[in-house]
Amino acid sequence: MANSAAANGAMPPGPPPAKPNPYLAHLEPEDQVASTSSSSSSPLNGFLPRKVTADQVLKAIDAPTNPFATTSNKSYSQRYRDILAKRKALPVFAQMGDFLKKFQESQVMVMIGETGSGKTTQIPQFVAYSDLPHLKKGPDGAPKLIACTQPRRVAAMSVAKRVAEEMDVTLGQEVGYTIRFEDCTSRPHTFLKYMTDGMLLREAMHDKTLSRYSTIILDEAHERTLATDILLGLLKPLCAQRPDLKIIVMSATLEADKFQNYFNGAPLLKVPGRTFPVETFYTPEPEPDYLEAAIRTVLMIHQAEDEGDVLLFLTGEEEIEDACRKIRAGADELASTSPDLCGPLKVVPLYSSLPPSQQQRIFDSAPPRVSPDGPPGRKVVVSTNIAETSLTIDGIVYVVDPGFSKQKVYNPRIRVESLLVSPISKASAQQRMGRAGRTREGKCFRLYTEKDFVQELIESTYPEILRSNLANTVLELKKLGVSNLVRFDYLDAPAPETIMRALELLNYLGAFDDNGDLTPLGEIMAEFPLDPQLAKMLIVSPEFKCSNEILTIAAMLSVPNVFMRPNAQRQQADAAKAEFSHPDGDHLSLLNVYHAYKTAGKQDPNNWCWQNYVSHRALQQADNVRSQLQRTMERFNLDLVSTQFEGNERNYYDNIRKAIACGFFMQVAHRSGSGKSAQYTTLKDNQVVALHPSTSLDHSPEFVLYHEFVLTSRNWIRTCIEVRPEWLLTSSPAYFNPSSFREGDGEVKRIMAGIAKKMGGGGDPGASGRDKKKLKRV
DNA sequence: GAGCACTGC
Repeated sequence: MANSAAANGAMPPGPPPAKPNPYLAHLEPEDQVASTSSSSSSPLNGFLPRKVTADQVLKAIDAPTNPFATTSNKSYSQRYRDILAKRKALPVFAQMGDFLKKFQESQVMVMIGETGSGKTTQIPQFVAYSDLPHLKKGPDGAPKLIACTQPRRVAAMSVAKRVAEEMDVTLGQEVGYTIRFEDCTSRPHTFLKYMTDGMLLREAMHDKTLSRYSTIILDEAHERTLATDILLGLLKPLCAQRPDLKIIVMSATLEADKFQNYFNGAPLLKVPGRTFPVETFYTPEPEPDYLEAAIRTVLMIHQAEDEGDVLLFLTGEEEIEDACRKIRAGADELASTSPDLCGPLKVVPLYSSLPPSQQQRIFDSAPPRVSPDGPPGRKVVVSTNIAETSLTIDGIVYVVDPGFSKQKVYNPRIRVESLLVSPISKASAQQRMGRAGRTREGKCFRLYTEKDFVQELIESTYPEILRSNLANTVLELKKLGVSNLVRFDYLDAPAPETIMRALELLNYLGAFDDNGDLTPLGEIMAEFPLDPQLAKMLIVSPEFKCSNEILTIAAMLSVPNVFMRPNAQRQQADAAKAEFSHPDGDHLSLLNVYHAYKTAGKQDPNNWCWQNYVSHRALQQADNVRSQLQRTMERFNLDLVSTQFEGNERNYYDNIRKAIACGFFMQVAHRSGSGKSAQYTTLKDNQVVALHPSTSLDHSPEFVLYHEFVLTSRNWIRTCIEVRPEWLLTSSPAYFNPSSFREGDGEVKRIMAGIAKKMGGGGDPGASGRDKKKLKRV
């Protein structure tokens, strides 16, 4: 049947191809039939997979019936036609022919398009017409899929919704999305799927050739998230293995040639954007105090510039709240001294930890004029980087850019990630500037000199892979079957020391053997959406009869801080927090909060959270994470158990702390001195640290296990519990082997040696039991 | 006695 279909006129007009089409060679026979056989009046009549022309597509989109509808109405709706008119006006639409040609001619292509080009919504649809994934069969017999990855969940959801509308199909059927906690797709109907990049990476763990996909589109690749970078490295060798797979890398303008070179000269398609011009101003001299300069600039705009809202970029919550107060004060003064010049000013802060209801305020309209002929009101949004990519505010005409943001940096020497206020990149500055030109012509005030912009700012922000602790990534890569982590073809290779640090940690945790291969424990650890330390403590927790509790603690440690502390009510908030405090440490306090939320707070969670100064949002997230982790536990037959509590509280809590120690024995500090002169030094790394003031520990224990090392005004250790050295020793005899200590660790070394002698080799469950030899270079 | 840029699994 297949052959007859090709023979009976399905070929497009023109001479037949001289050589066999390599893209058709692999296809199931019915693929070529389906495009013509099901109905001779199908709009896809005559379409040959990946040989489709723009003329054919343009005809099909104007046809009366929807060739992609399997569960939805087959006749196009009026709404489809309304939206279609707008789609046709998008810059990318004019280049459909170019696109289809390049898509057909090469396995990998790079697309660059500015904001407003329509690439995210249109390109996957163009691919659908050319690829005809719904007519191919994947390994499971269901149709193949086109994947389009996004760095953020909201984007995946909202774009999928939009495209489902554009294609006149039901969201979750033919077109869907997959993000953590929500799979809005349905086999066998879904053939176009938007998803987070991290989600595709997870899928690759179980299907290393990504066999379900016919085309993979990596959108927003210029953002260089960890997941995108790893996906790039996986897809590159996969090309040879799967000649039928097509890859499209979509990016903003910068670094297109980097992607092209990476894929051995992949062709490039450039799509113009559709934004308004933005005039840029620089300061003639460097500003000594960017915060002061920023506030001054905002107030000057308010006095001197035409109607239009302002967006000011600052680095963090505290700075933003401070600036908001000062701008309000300045505006009040202006309004009273020159009411004929300055209208009312509404100042709105924006950062991610703000509750959604307050985030919504950025979409409020500017305040009205005080009198009909008075000066217009204006809105000022003072925001972190969240307004650079994640959130778009329409109506912004003026952008004030001091040129800084908080950026994550990783120091592999002391294994610490920290946030550092750093100069932004040129790409970032351009992105900020663009925020002024979304609705009409705008202005961008850069609070640095043009010379600094040209000479000092780096081209683009360093990719995340160069700024992160890679313990998780290295575990994932191994699980993905990458045997040699150093030779992996990274777009930007991380520092060897960072990889060594990750390997070292994973080896001590028992995830890797001494050959650097994944152990059975490591295989399971990789399945958990958690840092390796958390995964390890969860996996060993049944042996300590506390997996129910560790599930809660792991979930609580995976969500933002649940304790709220509004500036005006610090004392009440601290008092509320004290009710949950456990004297042995913060992990146990977190357990208390969650338990109280699920029991006392069950009736009226909103109100209960409010009364207790805890974040309902964070607790709901913790609940979500906990269920997901529980499902993973069940999948691996890890028992969900608790230690008897009544009359046995000591053991109940000790077991929990022992399990935590099995994951976090490398994050322990030892006290020297006592009373007021007590201070802590981290084991092995010998960093001087202090207990974070937020801790619920009511004393200064000799050994403290910490979850986080926070580098701010001092070296703080945050979220701490007391541990006993014998637990540490049993959780990793190798790590605490006396010979592994350095000079200057005399006291800790002596303690550990003493305990080792006393215990004479036996140990608690959960200890890896391996003696660590030399860590092999991988 | 202080802080949490932003994502993602």
